[in-house]
Amino acid sequence: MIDCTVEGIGSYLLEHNIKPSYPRIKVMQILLQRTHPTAEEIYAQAVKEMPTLSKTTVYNALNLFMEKNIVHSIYIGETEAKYDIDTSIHGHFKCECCNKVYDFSVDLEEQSFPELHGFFIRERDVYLKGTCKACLEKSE
Amino acid sequence: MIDCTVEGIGSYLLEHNIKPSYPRIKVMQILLQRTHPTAEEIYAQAVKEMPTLSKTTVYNALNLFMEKNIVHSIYIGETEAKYDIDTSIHGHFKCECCNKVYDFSVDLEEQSFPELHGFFIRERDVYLKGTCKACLEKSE
DNA sequence: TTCTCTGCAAACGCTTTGCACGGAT
DNA sequence: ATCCGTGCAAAGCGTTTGCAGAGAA
Repeated sequence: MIDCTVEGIGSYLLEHNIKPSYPRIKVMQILLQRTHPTAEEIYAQAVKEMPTLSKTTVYNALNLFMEKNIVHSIYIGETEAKYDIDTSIHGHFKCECCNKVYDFSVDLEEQSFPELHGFFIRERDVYLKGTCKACLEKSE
Repeated sequence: MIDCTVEGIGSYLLEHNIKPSYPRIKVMQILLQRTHPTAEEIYAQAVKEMPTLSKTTVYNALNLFMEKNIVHSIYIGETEAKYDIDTSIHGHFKCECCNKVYDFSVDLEEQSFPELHGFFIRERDVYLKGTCKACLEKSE
């Protein structure tokens, strides 16, 4: 787990060869405290504390983080990207009723894909959609 | 398997409560003969035989097919949607080298998702990315 | 100085929307 | 007469690009 302070995030970024500028630290901090926010959400929150911040800078930071493999983008339902600091393999479930996105673990390693024999698999994404328990109980 | 003639597609559309207009039949025909084409590709091919066809009509048809659940959109890599007549559960592998998208079967039913106990799952998508066998062999 | 980061404005690409025309019922 | 499908043009939206200025090394 990453230390959420400015210093903690700063050294975390340095470890990954990213110069810890203030906007980058802020973006990273928001990624840590929210679960898969959109660029818009990150911008909206960060701009409160950095009035001159531009959306371009948020995108710059996010794209840099993805290059360095410390952030992952997810596309579920909308065309708008969500960003996830958890780069381990896990699935995303989107409730079509409340729009909440849930994480869950999947073991795709276990599955063999005979059709993909000899392929090199770098990235795995599992997206499920449906209705979450809370919404199902509400509508009863 | 659907009969690829104009009549065959026409009755298939009727079965799904879709009025079989000529543009719709043409779009469906292209979906049947290509594997997950983009809207652009469908338009480019269809316009050859229907010079007055507009892209809007292609989108109208595709969106209608998706509403009626006979076509599925897939988003892998690009923001551009690909469309798939195969609505059964299967995975998509995108080769980052040649950009080809391969289908493969997955058995997600078998997997239990303890975190999603009590959830209703309507749709399942598995996206893998990496390098396909052909590209790996080429680069050796 | 040189290199990098920031941030405005504009461009981009895919998709949707508004709206009017034409054909079917 | 009403309804539905088509297709043009324009708008929409998230994201990227061009570029100039500020700041760090």
